[in-house]
Amino acid sequence: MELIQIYECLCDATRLRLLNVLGQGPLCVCHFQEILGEPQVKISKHLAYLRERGLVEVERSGNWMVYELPAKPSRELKANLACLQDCAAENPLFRRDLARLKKLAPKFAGTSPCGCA
Amino acid sequence: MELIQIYECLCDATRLRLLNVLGQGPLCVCHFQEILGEPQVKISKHLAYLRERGLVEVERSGNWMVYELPAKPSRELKANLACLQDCAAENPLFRRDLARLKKLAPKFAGTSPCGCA
DNA sequence: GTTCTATATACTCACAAAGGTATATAGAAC
DNA sequence: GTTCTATATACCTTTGTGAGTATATAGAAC
Repeated sequence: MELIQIYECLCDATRLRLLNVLGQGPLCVCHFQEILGEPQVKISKHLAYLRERGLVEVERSGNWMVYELPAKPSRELKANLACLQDCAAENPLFRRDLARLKKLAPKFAGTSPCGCA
Repeated sequence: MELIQIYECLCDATRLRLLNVLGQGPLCVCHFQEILGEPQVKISKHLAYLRERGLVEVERSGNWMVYELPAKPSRELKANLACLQDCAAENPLFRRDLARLKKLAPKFAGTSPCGCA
């Protein structure tokens, strides 16, 4: 049942934060590091976990690995990501991550090719 | 973060099935057993897991323990249960459980006090 | 009181997950 | 080629989870 794999991905705070930020657009690992304030290995492993279960897709761009939400999400995934967005909008931690993303966006634009907006 | 606890509950097939069936109304353990076709201890432990995290509530009625969804679910819980309902509607296993519930309802009505509809 | 019924809990085992440290890899720059 | 940078992976430890077997508990029936 694919639903389970989705929920497995959603039951960790770090992964929820990654997905929340990804809702704004593609991003590379080092930018996740800055936004979440978590070590590289932790970010990287959780992204691998999400990738193995089809919650994110990756593309290499030079040295950078650019992660994004699936281009064609399943019905279940779409529903759950929408639900997460909805819940995240009221949550301080999630909001703080998005605020940081917004603040760092100009800096990112100059230092990487992933077009972080 | 309460969201995490919700997702922890949702990342197991048995618990998803329990919650799906509970969407139709309160039910006691032995009826879950019949509907899911799983052993008592398994049902009972997963219900305890759900209860500890506030996803279900219990009330004793004689020998029976009647479980139901929270009377006043949080915003997050409400959103996620709705999402689950939505996804479950398209899933064969979930549909089968609901079909069994419907089929067994008359029998339940005669043998227990939980008013399983 | 004893017995029965419905349910919960304790205990075990196997396994997955999360975090940290150290190291490997792939591509870019030189 | 060497070096640097970004990212991934291996390994280890701790903790949590799921399932099963056996046993305990609480109330009902007698």
